[in-house]
Amino acid sequence: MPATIRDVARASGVHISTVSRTFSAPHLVNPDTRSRVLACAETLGYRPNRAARALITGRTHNIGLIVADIANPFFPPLIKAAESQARGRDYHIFVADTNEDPAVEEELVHALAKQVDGVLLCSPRMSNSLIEQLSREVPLVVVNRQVAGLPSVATDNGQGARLAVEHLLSLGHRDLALLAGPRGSWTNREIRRAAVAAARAGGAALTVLGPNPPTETGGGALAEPVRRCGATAVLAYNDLMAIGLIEGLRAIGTAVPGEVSVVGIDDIALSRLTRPKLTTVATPAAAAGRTAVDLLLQNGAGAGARGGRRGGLDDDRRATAQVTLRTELVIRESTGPGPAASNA
Amino acid sequence: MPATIRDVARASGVHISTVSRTFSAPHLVNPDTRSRVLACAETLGYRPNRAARALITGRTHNIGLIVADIANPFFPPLIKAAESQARGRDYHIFVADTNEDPAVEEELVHALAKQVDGVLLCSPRMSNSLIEQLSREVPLVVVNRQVAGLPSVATDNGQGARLAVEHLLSLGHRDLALLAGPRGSWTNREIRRAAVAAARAGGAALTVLGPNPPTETGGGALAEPVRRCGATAVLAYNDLMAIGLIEGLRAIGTAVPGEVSVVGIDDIALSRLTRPKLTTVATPAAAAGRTAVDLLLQNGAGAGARGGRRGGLDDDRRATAQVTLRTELVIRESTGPGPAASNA
DNA sequence: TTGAAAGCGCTAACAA
DNA sequence: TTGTTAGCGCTTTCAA
Repeated sequence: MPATIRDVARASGVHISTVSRTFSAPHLVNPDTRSRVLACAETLGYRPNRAARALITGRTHNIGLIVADIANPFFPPLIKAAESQARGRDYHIFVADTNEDPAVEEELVHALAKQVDGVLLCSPRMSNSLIEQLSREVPLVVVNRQVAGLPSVATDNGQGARLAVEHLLSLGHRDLALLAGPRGSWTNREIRRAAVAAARAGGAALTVLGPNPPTETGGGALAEPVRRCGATAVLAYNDLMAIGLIEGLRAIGTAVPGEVSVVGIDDIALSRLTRPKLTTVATPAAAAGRTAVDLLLQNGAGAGARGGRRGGLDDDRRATAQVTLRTELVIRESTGPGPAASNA
Repeated sequence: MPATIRDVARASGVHISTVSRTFSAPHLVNPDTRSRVLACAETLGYRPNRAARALITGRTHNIGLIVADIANPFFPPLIKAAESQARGRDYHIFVADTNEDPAVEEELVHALAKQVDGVLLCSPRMSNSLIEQLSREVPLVVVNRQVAGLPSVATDNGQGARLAVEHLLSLGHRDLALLAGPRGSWTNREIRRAAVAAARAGGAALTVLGPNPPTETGGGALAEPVRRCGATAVLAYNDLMAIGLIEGLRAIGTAVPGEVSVVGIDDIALSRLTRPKLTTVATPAAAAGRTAVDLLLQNGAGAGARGGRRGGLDDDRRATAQVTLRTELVIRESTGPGPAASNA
């Protein structure tokens, strides 16, 4: 049976409130008393019960992190970074996986709301209005999406898509295809808009294929459509789809980058390990995870209030930083000269 | 400000204890009253505060999950499965990453202990005695390791290693190398023992290289040593190392499987996507995650007790199932005939 | 079937 | 600097 504050109080001959202070406001207690209490606590293996503490302070020191799919290699580095950042600030992270299901997303926010000081909503598929509504229940930071009035951090995949298309154009490609991602993905819209604009600016044609599941299988299924549409270069919603596409292309005897160039987005570890190595847009996932945690904590998620509302600021004054993280083109082996290469 | 049990009681004109019963023991309350309370709760958006509940019941409905490295692709499917299984049983999962550091492991168990009903310790690097000691603080299920007296679930990587070596022998290889994993890894010892035994039984030589970090880089660094030791076939501690080794081998102009055959362990998604596709031993990570959760919950982690000790059973009677999950050889492209192929 | 009361482990006024 | 007291939101005897 774990030691409680009372056990420590008894052992060190002080009142429980003194023990409490020793841990939550050490400067308010006499150094001698403090060290005695600390010694007893040590002996008894006492650690304050955070849940009990949370009941009063309103701060659980927990953060919820909701992702569409833990197994999608884009997320683990983000989760890892968030977890590490949180731990450095004495917070723990609840991780939950929605299986790309918006209904599960909503349910999880509700379920987590009371146990956490805030939730990091990664690549949510919900509607904006639902997200706004949920944000009244618990402080939210949205990752890889922007919602008016809410703090967010997003990698600039639109800018990345532009980089990718410009790279393709400079290689002499004039017939491009875009493998769209899942419906409801904000990032997907950003990529699409930027890719279309960049293609038009370069005088190239761009066919949009999709929406598709953001997986290797999703990409693989598009090999035929890609050939049919006559594109010589393809930008995929993410690396997984790009890699799936390359596989699919190989299966139908199409050489990459010989006949078709392929660019992904994310720069997951995997993209360095396939043949050909994937040309891709590196998105700073770890930085996004760290930033999201910081944003949440800055926004007063940790403020608490005795019987008061969550968060430290009024709704109006609550900071709603919308951080955008730059991306970077990483040229590897999956892109090569296009038909108009001599123009380049 | 979220609604509390008192708000609901006031709105529905009953005592808070009736509201409490409506949620925790519905059969004890009059159907009419129950539906009225439920309706009010719905309107107010009331949800019981689990932390407050845990204070009394001793059951937090949370589970801790500690892994060495979230970014290691072996873990996400395990985490995902555990999370899903837990959610189905109305539990949430805290995920924490130790960065392969035993000291962090210990600290995390302490930190999580009060907030969870049990901890899933995945591939721990701690000593057995420390694990046993920690298990007195909070119910533990050990994953991919066996500790006397503690429930555990492990994929049978020893059996897998035997399968792999036998496969290599049958291909005519007589000079084998084993890329060992990290120091402190129980799995590593199992693999080593089984590989050594299988090689000896087959009359083949086996050189053990390591210990090494269980990463792509760790494997890549071993390309030279592998060539120097004259092995024509290599078994790696995990797929990541196998893939790194293949990369490294390619960099020094060695063909796989032409000159050297390589087998991994785990069958991570990646192993299907590299060139050549990796021959490997599939370990049922998702099943391990699910089983670990079940084991924890069965062992009375969820039992709680008013003022009593954690867990539902006495120490003596506490079930200590040691589940072992069979593995399976998946032959792909990274293994081929060895010098003694004609003998096979 | 419901209400009253005690209390889980802890913090936060307030008083001494 | 320390102790006293009230109470966070909830469950659980016990009595009605």
